[in-house]
Amino acid sequence: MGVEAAGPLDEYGIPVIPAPVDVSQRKRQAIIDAALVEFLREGYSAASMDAITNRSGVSKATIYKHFGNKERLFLAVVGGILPQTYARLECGAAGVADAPDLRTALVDLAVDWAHILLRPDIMSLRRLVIGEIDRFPQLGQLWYRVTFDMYNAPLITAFGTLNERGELATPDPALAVQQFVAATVGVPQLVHTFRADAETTEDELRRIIGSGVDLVLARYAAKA
Amino acid sequence: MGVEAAGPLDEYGIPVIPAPVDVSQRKRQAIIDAALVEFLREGYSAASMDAITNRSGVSKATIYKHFGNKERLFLAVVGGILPQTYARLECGAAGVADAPDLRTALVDLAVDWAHILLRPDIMSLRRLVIGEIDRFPQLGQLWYRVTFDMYNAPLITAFGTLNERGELATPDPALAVQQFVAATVGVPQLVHTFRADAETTEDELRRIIGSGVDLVLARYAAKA
DNA sequence: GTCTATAAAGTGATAGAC
DNA sequence: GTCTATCACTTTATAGAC
Repeated sequence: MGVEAAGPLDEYGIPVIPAPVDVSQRKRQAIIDAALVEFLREGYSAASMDAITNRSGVSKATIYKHFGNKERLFLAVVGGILPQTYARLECGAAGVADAPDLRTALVDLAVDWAHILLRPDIMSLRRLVIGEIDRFPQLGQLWYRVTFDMYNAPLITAFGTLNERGELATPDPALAVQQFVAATVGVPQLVHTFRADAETTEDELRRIIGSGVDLVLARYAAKA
Repeated sequence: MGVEAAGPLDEYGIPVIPAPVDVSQRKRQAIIDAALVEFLREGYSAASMDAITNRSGVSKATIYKHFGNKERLFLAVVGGILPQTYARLECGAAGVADAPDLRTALVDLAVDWAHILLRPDIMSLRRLVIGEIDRFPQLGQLWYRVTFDMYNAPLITAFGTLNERGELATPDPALAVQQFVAATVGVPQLVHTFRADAETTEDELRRIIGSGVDLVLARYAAKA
């Protein structure tokens, strides 16, 4: 979290911090880190600014100078972590259209997604956002947009390409991708949403996702 | 909510309430109704016992006599409403195995489910439960069990029967039903989960669900 | 069982010194 | 920008009378 790369040392072997390195930015990050932990543990309302203050190590007034109030802090923290969290695997989907074996490529892609999406911290963040959507609709839209841009959009492009080439019969690639996501990662995700302690073994995961991919391919296989 | 069936009238046409009709039970129900409204609007933590007190019309001490504390009230209210909410359509799934046209039966079933599941109040309840799962894991398990018993279980039986008859090739009916649910109602449900203001037209709903049913049937059609 | 009144602790937010 | 100290208010929960 707050660990820097090794910097230069002075003649006594003590690290030289290049400058105060914008101590303000440093504190800002400490606040964000502390707030995220508290919001995830307690939820928005039950998380107290006192607890965030203690955990961050800065004073409460500093938090208010930086973020104004609790709502803005919440939006900044959660809104900031979302793109950062999902910015991991945009790459995978693009290669699907040119993969030597489509089924293998789709299975690998979905398994990669599932590994991220089912991580306990990601599931907690997801629950937090869902639980506050009636009070923070912006977060719902942001989450939807981020996950869509990161996951669905590149795959829609790929399905569209495969359709044009005649390798798939997906005249409505957007719907096909929604179904693909629902039938693969959506299945274990639903279980983990309601059971935080649920564990899905790697074998079980591959079985579910493999079957989901077969479902999609059986329907949209190009009729040669 | 609190409307009784018409009772007997006295000689002046004024309704005779048979007895104090357990005034305590009446107040208990008033508390539950008020608490549900507040919990749905504010979430668990932000909902105040004062607000529930005012809305219910009874005193705060009465609430504590009945439910002990806020946590128990929450569990009683949400845990009580869950089975009650979903006790609507167990019937539909049983008829699937003997329907004259399987596709039509599945589409109608899924559309019926979607009409319930996408209702704004049900979606809000679902978000409330999801948001509090890290603090009330019992609710997650209860929700999962209730929805499973009400929706999936009868359909698993039906898929099993169809498999034995050779009308479907579903050696793993449980997985097939999970995929059916995910590919039909799961698709619009995901959208509505993150966007409370989303609206899905009846036409759009039938198109999505129809396509989802085709997905399942294409994969599990009996290979004659 | 039900009420009024209140206790005891915690809440978000800010004033003013530095 | 950051801190200490504090405000004004709300919170859950409970005594004690009836």
